[in-house]
Formats: sequence, structure tokens, C-alpha cells
Amino acid sequence: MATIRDVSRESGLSTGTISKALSTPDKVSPKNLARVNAAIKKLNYKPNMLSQKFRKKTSNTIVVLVPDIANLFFAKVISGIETVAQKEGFSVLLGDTKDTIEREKEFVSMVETKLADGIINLRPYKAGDALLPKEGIVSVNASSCENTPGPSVRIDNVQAAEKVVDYLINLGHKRIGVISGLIDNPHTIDRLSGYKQALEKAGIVFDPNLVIEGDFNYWSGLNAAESFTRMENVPTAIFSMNDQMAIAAIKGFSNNGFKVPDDISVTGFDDMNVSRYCTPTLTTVAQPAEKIGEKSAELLFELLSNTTPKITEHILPYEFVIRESTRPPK
Amino acid sequence: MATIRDVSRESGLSTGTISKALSTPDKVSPKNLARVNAAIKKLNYKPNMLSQKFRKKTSNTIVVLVPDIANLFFAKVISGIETVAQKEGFSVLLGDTKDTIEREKEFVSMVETKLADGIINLRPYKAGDALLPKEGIVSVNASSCENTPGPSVRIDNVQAAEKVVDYLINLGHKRIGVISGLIDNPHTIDRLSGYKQALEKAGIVFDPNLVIEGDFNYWSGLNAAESFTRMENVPTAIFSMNDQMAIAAIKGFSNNGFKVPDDISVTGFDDMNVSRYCTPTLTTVAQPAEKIGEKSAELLFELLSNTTPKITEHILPYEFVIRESTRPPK
DNA sequence: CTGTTAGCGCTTTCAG
DNA sequence: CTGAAAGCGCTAACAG
Repeated sequence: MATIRDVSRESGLSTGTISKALSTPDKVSPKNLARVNAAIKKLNYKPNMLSQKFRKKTSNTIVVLVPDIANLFFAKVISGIETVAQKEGFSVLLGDTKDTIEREKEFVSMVETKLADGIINLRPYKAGDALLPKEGIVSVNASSCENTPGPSVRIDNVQAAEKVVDYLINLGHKRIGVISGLIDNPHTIDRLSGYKQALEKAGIVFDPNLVIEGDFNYWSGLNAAESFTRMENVPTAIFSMNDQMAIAAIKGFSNNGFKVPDDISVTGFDDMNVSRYCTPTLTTVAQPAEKIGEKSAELLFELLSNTTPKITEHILPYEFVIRESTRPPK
Repeated sequence: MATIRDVSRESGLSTGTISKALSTPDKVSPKNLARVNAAIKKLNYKPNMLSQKFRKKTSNTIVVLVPDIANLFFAKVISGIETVAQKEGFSVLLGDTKDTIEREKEFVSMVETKLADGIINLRPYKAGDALLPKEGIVSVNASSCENTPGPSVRIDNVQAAEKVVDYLINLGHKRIGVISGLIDNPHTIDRLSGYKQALEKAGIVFDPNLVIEGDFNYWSGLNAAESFTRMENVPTAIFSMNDQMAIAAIKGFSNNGFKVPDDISVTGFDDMNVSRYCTPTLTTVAQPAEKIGEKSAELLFELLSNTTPKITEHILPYEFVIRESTRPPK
């Protein structure tokens, strides 16, 4: 493997000049630049970036902490992050934590050991079990919730949930079931609070029995639906806290002889692509997942370049999308 | 930032000893080990991994080339890769190429510049427009096709497609439409060839008009379905080359008054989670996506450790899953 | 088991 | 604009 010294020898120029020719070509005379390039080509020289990074003390890398990469929402956020990272000349290290705190620690320590310059965390902040934000570690929380400390990017979950439930109420629904995420998940908390607000405005008393805890995965939506069908007084509408559970719930209802939306309305949250194509198509809240990723990355790079950003909490617009899975109660 | 020299000074031991204490603690006397640890703690020393990697000339990093991370199949493969990479102490760099060859080049050059040790490529090999395999670059192709050169991991696409179409034919279908991927996509080619084989065995002549080209995305499935409904002689079954297009096709048929499976059967390919939960549930080929990722990573690490692997082409088992979207023609 | 020493490949003063 | 030289933080002989 040719090194910069080989190029130096081959071209008869000093290593300093080679280095300069590579980084700031216009500060090297055209004649010498040509010689450098000739030598590089002849030797098929590739700079050793490991050395370069070491020397410059910066990795030009960010790590993305993600509970589960095989979750489409996260994948989309990451896609947005990648787009701007590439534009900035940064690499992104995948930090798939499989939802364990140990893994998360390892990834966080990567910035302490210089392997990465900053972190974007896709796990929502939960007091008491959060590694970030942390002194000395530049990080931003993507897809955060209310009261998340540190730089963050999110939609207004409370308001979005409220809007969905408002809509259901306006359609005439009074008994509205909820399929939540894990009950202590910050997104669950925000969205539940929006649900309650809508109920309160309409003068409907909150009934905790109408909230069935899921975990944002399909099977839990299916289970929840089956529980609902076994109630003496089945709700006429279901507010599911994500699309996956909503789609599974529709299946669950259908398995038990309930047609959606004829017998029961179902709403989702996220607007995964499939929600537009499943049967029935899903009324849901469209989260700008890619945008959240892009914005998070932009924010992180601002932070990294020491230009104190004016705004460190970005609340992005969402969109409420009405499709086929909802209608007035019979 | 404390360096190894600081620890050396603080503990009164040489840098060599500190280094050894960190890498091979059992080769340092317990007494000194304690002193080293005390000093490390006191100074809050974190080894500079950039320096370490530079020195050791190995990045302990692999890059995963992926056409689109926001595709669930790829995301699952990556999840599998991450699992074994973490076990081996490797980091994975995300190489989201957004399907452009320029991006791909940049990522490939990362191993030439030492930023990564090897590559796992999720883009199927296509002669004439493949950067990999490449001399001097350790790589494996995950989710490959027939005749992919170099180390690879895949299922038998031809056989799987044949099996699906066999099943449809046994059900009594004779006019079987196809929603393909892009016509020059290697997976399309393999799966189409399986389709043709099944037809031939059954003595059905291949009708190119029954193949509608899609691109593996939802909307193309929707479009294809609409085209089928406009045919003078609508097929009684559809073999879709992935689940997304199948789900969208079901929607498309339903939009046009065709019920699945009553009026028309539809099969998918991949077995995305949603396929088990959508309505109707999808008959499909279950690809072991995570396993493909794991196997690819294992293969790459074998290659990286210079132990010439016995097998460099792994063909993993798939599973044909029969669900609700198929039945005999009316 | 421990210390000494010589770099890894590159960038960066600093003179010239 | 160019060259000489120092050194980033760490590891790896080697000698003791």
C-alpha cells in the first residue's frame, strides 16, 4: 500500500506538499500539482483515512441510536439522517441497541473514545433511564416527546392525538377505545394525554378500561382487538397509537365478525406507506419521518460546528389523513 | 483529554504497561493493574480509538451497501448483520446509496481508504453495473441471485417462485398474471424464470402480456392491478414478486370491484410482518431476512480472518406460507 | 512482568 | 509556494 512518503519520493516533492495538494490544491503550483497527481496515479495511492482522522482528531462520523432498525418508522428517520450526513461528508454508524441499555452504553461511549463526533437518539427520552443528554457528548433526540431535555426534534404528539380523537367524537363516537404503546413509553404518555383532552372537551369521562396496552407491534394490536370484542359494551371506535397495531386490530376485529369501518372505526398513527394500500385504508396521523431525520441531522451538525443554534427544539408539522377506516357509528 | 501518557505519569508505570493492562490484563501484575486502574479512574481516561485503529491498521468496521434503508426487507437483513457484527466487535457503517452508483462508489472506496474492512452488498449483482466483487476488497453479496460472482448468501428464488406458481396451478388457475420488479432486476429475472418453469411443467404457454412490470413499490402494484382489471380476459390469479406490490394490488382489485380471493387470488414474496395482518392475509414466500443478514456477516468475518471458508455461496431455506389470499378459481 | 524505543501515515507549524 | 521536522496517541518489539 502506497503511502504519502511514496508519493513524495516518486514526485520528488515533500510530504507536506503532497498533503497540501490533496487538501488545498490551489495552494500548490500547477506544475507541482500535476507532478503530484501523476505520482498518485502511478502508485495508485489512496490516503489512509484512519491516519487522517487520527491526526485531525475528528472522526466525521455520527452514530444513530435506534431501538430497532427493522421498524419502518425508524428506518425512514435514518434515511433522512443519511441524506444530510452524506451531504456534510459524515458517515453514519448504525447503533441498533435492540432495546438494551448495555448496547446503548457502548454506542454512547463511541463518542468518548473519538469513534464518533455526535449522536442522534431515536429512543424517546425517559427520565431515570436516559444516557443522553450527557455532558461532553453532542446529541439530539429525534422523535422526542414533551419535556425532553436537550436538543430535540419531534411533532406535537399531544395535539395530534387530540385531533384524531376530536374527529372521532365529531363523527359521533362516544365510546372510543385506545390501543396504546407500553404504558410508560413517552409517546404513549403524550398521545394518551391528547386523547384525554379531547374527551374532556367533549364532556366524556375517561374510562381506563377502554385503554388496552400494546407495544407498538402487530400482534399486540391483534390481541387488543380481541379483548375489545369481548367487552360487554364494545367501543364504536379505536384510537391506535401506531399504524401497525391499527392494521392488526382491523384484522382482529374482522376475525371476530366486526367489520371496519361499518361496525367499528379504527385510526392509526405514523402513516406508514402500507396504510394507504391496506384494506380498508387507514385514517391516521402522518408523521414526517424523513424530515424528522433530516432536521435532527442538521441540528446535530449545527451543534457540532459550535454555532450555537437559535432553536434547539424543533416541532415539525404533522398531517391528519382521513381515509376509509373511519365513519360515524351505526 | 487524558492520554495514555497521563495515565503512565499518574501511575508511575510506562505507557507500554498501561497499554498491556488494557489489552491483556492478565499479563500485568495484579498490583500494577490496580495502580493502572486507579489512575485511569482518577483521570477519567478513555483510550483514543482513532489512534488505536490507526496504529493497528484495522478499522473493525464494515459497510453495508443498501439501495434503500426504508425498505423493510433490507432493514431486516441489516438487523441480522448488526447482531453478528456487534458480537464480533465490529461497527456497521450505513451505506444508503439511494440507488445511485456514485454513492456506491464512495462507500466502496471506504475500504480502500481503510475506513472499513469489508462490505456487505444488499444490491443484487447485475453484470455490467457492479462495483463488487472487486480485487482487494473483501465483500459478500447478501440476498443475491443465480450466477452472482463472489461470496454470496441467498434463497433459491427460481425454485421458490416455481413453487408458488405450482401451487396456484394445482388450485386450478390457468391464467396467472405476474407483477414483476423492474424487468432487468436480477430478482425479477430469477423469479420470472421460476414462473415460466412452473407453467411449462403444466403445459401452459407463457403469455408475455400477463407480465406487468412494477418496481417493488406499492404504487406499482396498484397500477398493475388496475391494468389487469382492464384486460378482456382477467387472470384468475396474480403472482406478485413482493408483498408490497401484492398488498397494493389487492387494494387495486378491490377498488375495481374484484374481491380477493373470491374473484382473484394474489400471492406475495418476502413475508413482511404486515402480510400476516393485512386483509386478507397474504399467501407468500417467507424469506429469512434476518438470517440472510447474519449469514452474510458471518461469511464476511470468515473472509476477513483469512480462514478460507469452505462454502462461499450459501443458499438458505425459504418457506412457502399459505394464507387467505389464494383459493381455487370460480 | 516492565520499561524503552521506534514508529504507524498524516498534518502542521515554521523557516526559507 | 515548498521543505524540514515534530508529533498526534497508541502498540509492539526488544531488552532487561
